[in-house]
Amino acid sequence: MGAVKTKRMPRAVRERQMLDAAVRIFGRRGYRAASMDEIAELAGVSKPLVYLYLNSKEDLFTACLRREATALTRAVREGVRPDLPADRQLWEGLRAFFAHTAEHPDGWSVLRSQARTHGEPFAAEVAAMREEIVAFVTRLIAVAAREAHRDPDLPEREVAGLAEALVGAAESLAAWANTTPGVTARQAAATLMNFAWSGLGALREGRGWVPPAGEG
Amino acid sequence: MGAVKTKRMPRAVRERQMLDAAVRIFGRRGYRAASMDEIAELAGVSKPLVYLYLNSKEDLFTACLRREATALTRAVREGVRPDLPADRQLWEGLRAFFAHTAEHPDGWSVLRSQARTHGEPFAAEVAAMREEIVAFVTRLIAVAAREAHRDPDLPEREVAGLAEALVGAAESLAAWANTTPGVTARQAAATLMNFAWSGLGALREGRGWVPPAGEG
Amino acid sequence: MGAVKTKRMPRAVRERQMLDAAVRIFGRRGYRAASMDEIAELAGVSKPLVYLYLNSKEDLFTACLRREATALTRAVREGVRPDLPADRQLWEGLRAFFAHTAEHPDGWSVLRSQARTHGEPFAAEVAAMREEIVAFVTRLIAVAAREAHRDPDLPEREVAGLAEALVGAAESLAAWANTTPGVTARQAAATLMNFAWSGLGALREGRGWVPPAGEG
Amino acid sequence: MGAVKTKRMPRAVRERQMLDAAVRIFGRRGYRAASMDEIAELAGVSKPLVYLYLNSKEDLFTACLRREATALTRAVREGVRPDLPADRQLWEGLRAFFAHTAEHPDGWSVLRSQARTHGEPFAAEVAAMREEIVAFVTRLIAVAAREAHRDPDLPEREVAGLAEALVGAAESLAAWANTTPGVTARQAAATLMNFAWSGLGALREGRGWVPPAGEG
DNA sequence: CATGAATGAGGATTCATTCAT
DNA sequence: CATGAATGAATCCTCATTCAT
Repeated sequence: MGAVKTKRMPRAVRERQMLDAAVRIFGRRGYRAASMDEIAELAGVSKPLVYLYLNSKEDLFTACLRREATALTRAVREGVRPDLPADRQLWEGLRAFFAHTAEHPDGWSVLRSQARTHGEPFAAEVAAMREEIVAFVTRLIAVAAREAHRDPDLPEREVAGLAEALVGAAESLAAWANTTPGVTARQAAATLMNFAWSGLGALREGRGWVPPAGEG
Repeated sequence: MGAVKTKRMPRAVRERQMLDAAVRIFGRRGYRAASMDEIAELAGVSKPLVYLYLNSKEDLFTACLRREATALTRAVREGVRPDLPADRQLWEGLRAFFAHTAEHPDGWSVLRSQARTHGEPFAAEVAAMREEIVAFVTRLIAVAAREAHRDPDLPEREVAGLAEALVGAAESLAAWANTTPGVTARQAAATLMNFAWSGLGALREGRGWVPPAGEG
Repeated sequence: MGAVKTKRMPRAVRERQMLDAAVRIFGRRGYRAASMDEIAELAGVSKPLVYLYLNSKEDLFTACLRREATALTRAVREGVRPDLPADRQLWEGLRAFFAHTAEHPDGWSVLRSQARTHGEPFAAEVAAMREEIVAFVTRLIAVAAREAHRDPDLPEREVAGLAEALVGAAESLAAWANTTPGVTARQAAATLMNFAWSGLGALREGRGWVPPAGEG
Repeated sequence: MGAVKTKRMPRAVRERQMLDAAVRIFGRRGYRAASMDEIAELAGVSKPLVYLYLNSKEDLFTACLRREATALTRAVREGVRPDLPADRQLWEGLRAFFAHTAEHPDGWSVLRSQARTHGEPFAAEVAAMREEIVAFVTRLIAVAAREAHRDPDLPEREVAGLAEALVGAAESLAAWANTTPGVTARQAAATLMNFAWSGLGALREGRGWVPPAGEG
């Protein structure tokens, strides 16, 4: 099921194949349980070539992390039109997030589950990636607060906590949406948006955030 | 630094020591990176004894999972008084959750981060535990909805999604609270409760959920 | 040809077997070319046991070095009676040196040839051992100079150089004696002693240092 | 830091660059620890070219050995004027030896330390080289003996032993001189000459061999 | 019960060497 | 000529697991 074994490919292509394979294996097995043998085989190359191009298991994992993190943050950023009001931005960001993670489950798995491995030396990479996402969300929340007339600056730590919570909720929902049949990315995003924007309290009163209609 | 080496302890005590050690090692290193050697040494027993009592690494991990999951769900359940209104119940549940995870960071780490390792055969164990928590939260949300006069039954799937989101947010915040100096369990719970109950939209209007005063 | 495969030996015995095997392999192949597999097989144990007891290739080599160096310096020291005049002391030291190296050619090979590997982290070990021997010889030479009536203190550096030269000559002769059939340790010692004490110039005049008769 | 990468050099030049690089790497790392990659990079050529010109690691090392051995023996031979008396010849030979090894430490390292690796198939090459040097020294010693009126022929084996000892002493002193700051090749040669010609016994009497003055 | 002794199996990494272009 | 692409074969090392005492 690996890539078709073709000989003499240019380096860039081979590297991409290797990263693809690595993301898949890392995503499914975890960092420690993944074996370079399996990755090389899935990539359709010999192990030494993997080492020649990507140096070590650590570096390979870091490269995966970086690639998937970049792809995810770009997807989210590109999904958001910054001229809209904060709730619309958030809605779009969540939709992009869910869509991307649904399309790249292994990449998402690498980012989410496997990156938490403490003690491994790429902790910095992981932290940086996560911080980038949290910073993005923090900005959105801050915008929301700034748009409000009262209480323009929430305590910084409060905002950070909210961002953490939102990201965690999104992560959790992404996993749920990906494993529960019949749940689409859009529905997951709507659920989360509803939760995030209006809160559970609104349920009591039958209110809630309503997703804008008719955008696919 | 392991347990003091004492001879001839009753089996139950020895087993507890082993589980304590295992939770600590598994929590800090992850399933694959944890070594039976290290666990045995930390427990202050010989390796064969670990195998005699707990069979295999897998079984040992499963036992850790089960113990920590039970402890966490019990803590949450016991923290909640079911006669109160839903928001108070949720608040108390969250407080109990954050307090417990703050006091048992390794156990929480085992449950949260390390258990996600796909492919390992205790996935079922983890799923069961998570489902129990989600079910608990789901019940709370359903109560909240039922307490409301209008729209008494939200679509079941919607509720499930909300519960997932809430649990995910709580998980994420717990990690954040455990690693960010100066953030207490109570603050984390308040942040999440605020977020969950009132939503971000409320921030715009300067409203929000206010934690009940004076309960420690 | 390895040790007889016996099971369940006490640790000390097994360690000795491993060191014996390691000295032999390291001595014949050199540090880099020696493989832990071959050493383990020759020792009649599995590789993990070698690692369990001796940690790493580096540590194993260091242990060999230390053991052989200690044995050699002890043999030389014990061969010398410090109450005799300097030439007799030197003669006895050389005899002991050649006898020991002839009896332990692999150990000698480890010390001499293989230890020179620059960049390896046991350089310190090797240097210490060599310095001990050089210091011993230096002392003998200094004694010889002190026994003389004139010029009681040679420049320190000069003595160091002489000691280096003598040790080098001995090393070289030991190798020669070990590989040239029909050359005994005693003959090698006599040759060197003659060379060292009387010098080549004395040969011109038919003079020379004469080994004391009748001591086997 | 390797050679400047220039295109289209004549084969002889390229080969020289490769040998230069190889001597440096082999001299510093040893045969086994040296990697063809590093050599090729230092030589500023691609690895296949190294193989095209020099066949294999073994052949490359043999070529290094041969080149450096030839250079050393030529330097010694050319440093000696065969019409002088034996002690002057020996003195000049030693001076040439120390000067050459001081100027070509890597080459000397290849010859001395690394060549001892038993089991490798260039043992013959090394032996031949060493024998050539020993033969040269042997001739000098024989001359010294022949110049003497009495005892015109020392036993052949005795002479061989002396030559071994002298070469060993020279090797050792060369290493010492190269690593001890403030010791020049001339001083090392004088020390050794003193040692070799007059012997340690002469020290007792305050006599010794005196290097001829004023020749640089 | 409890443990010191022991290992099969596998995993990361390196290296000399060769084609196809 | 010259090189980028590629690999088979080792090598060091670790780990879960089991006996014999």
